[in-house]
Amino acid sequence: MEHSKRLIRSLEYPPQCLNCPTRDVAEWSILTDREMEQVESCKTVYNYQRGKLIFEQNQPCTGIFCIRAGTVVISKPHSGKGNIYIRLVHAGQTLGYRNLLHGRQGMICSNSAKALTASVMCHLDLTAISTLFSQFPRLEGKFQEHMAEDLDSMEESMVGLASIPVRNRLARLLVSLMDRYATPEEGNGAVMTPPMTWRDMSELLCTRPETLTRTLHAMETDGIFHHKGHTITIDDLERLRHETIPH
Amino acid sequence: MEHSKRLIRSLEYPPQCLNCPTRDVAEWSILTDREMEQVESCKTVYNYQRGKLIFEQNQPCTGIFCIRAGTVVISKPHSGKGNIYIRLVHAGQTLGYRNLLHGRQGMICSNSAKALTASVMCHLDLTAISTLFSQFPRLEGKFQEHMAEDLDSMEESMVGLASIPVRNRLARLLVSLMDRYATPEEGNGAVMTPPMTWRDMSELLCTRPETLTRTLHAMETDGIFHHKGHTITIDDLERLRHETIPH
DNA sequence: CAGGAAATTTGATTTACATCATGGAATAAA
DNA sequence: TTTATTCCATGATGTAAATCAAATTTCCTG
Repeated sequence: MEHSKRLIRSLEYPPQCLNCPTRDVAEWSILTDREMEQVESCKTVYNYQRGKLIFEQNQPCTGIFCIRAGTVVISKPHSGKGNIYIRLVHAGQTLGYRNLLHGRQGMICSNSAKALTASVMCHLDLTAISTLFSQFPRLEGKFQEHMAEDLDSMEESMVGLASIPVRNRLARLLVSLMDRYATPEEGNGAVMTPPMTWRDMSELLCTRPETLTRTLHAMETDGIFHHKGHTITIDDLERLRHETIPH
Repeated sequence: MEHSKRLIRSLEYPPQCLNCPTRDVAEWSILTDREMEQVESCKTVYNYQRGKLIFEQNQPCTGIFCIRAGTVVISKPHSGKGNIYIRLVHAGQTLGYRNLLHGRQGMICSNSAKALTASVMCHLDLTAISTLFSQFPRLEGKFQEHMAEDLDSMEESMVGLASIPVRNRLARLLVSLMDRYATPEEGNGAVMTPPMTWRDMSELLCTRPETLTRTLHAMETDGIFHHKGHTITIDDLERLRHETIPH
């Protein structure tokens, strides 16, 4: 993933919260620059290589993580061996906050998180984050709202998994990745290198790598896009969007 | 469903919150009897017949509902026609609260709710519930915790749907219904009449009625239980629990 | 209680996807 | 570089569950 390595090298060290992509979005945006300095002072920065576990289901929760750079997947073990990929978390987003809103006995992770690409994560430990929550109640409120949206989109993926075939689910995944990782091309086209392997994508789609390969091939034959390595070239985004719903 | 009709007839009218099965559990238990009187005074009681819609996705949200009696299913429309059943909500539980924790523009239902059996529902409108929330912040906190648990179990069903076959999913559904609706028998057995049709159950399992029939038949042949109409008789609960995981 | 609408059962058939097997390509490590 | 993993591609085959088609039963309504 030389893409990520480049990204990481280009970061200032240590990364400043005020320059973080997280700064403008969602939860942290409600804090003033001055208040962010407090966050800055109690964070720790970690690097994770591709494939490394960030936290693991049923292990004690150590706090929350903001993704400065990289892409992370949330997964759950499935009876027998292996994991099911639940959803992606992208640079600028925060993960692990749900454990804090749980009100459960201990402080146990309800799922696992793994770096899909080399990632830079800012960590706030339990005392830091609970101080922030009591100091800025709106911050906790924002995370609560985020959780409600997570639940919505969880239900959406459930509906998708239960009711539409792999080909359409793949189209949806690609569309959602485009918004974040594609560079537009002339006309209505775009080029994208998703921040993960095809195998990772197949797990996200809850299918097998072989099926993904074949589905990619079929869509390529139908002229929806074509791919070489991990890079996809789409001629007409509308065409792809059309594949989003079964017809 | 003469079961539900009997239940409803046996209720005092109007139902008193202090006698509600909800009283001891979860959210409302943090209020004192005196505080509950306030809730009592601003609630409205509605009856829903079997199959009636309680609220509908994308329609304005009118407040929250506590189920005094009956069983409700949360569903989402699926591209094309029909709905996917997402999860059950039982007597004593509260539904529709997520819309309040959302922090979205309007106040729009993120899914639909339908009465699976004749149900008695207590309704608190938006002003009532937001007054309660500001008066008793711990109440909102409790709902937040509930939402975190909903998200956990949502992820669990996702894993189940993605990784285990119908037979095991059915066993899981039956086990969870047993906890609530079965009457124990001699030895390790039990008898249960689930509060819904087999068709409803097949939708909950994200499968077709024909498949459910056949799976029931197969499990019956294997001596896990036997059924007549909507009534299931299980000889050995351990046997059923064993079917819960693929082997 | 009669008639009609749903729900349930059973059988025959199809299908999307998983599984198994194997060779080649790419990436990482030595 | 060379070697070793892991990833990707492609063919052959198996299978759980969907779909289609009816017959039968249960439930609901007038």
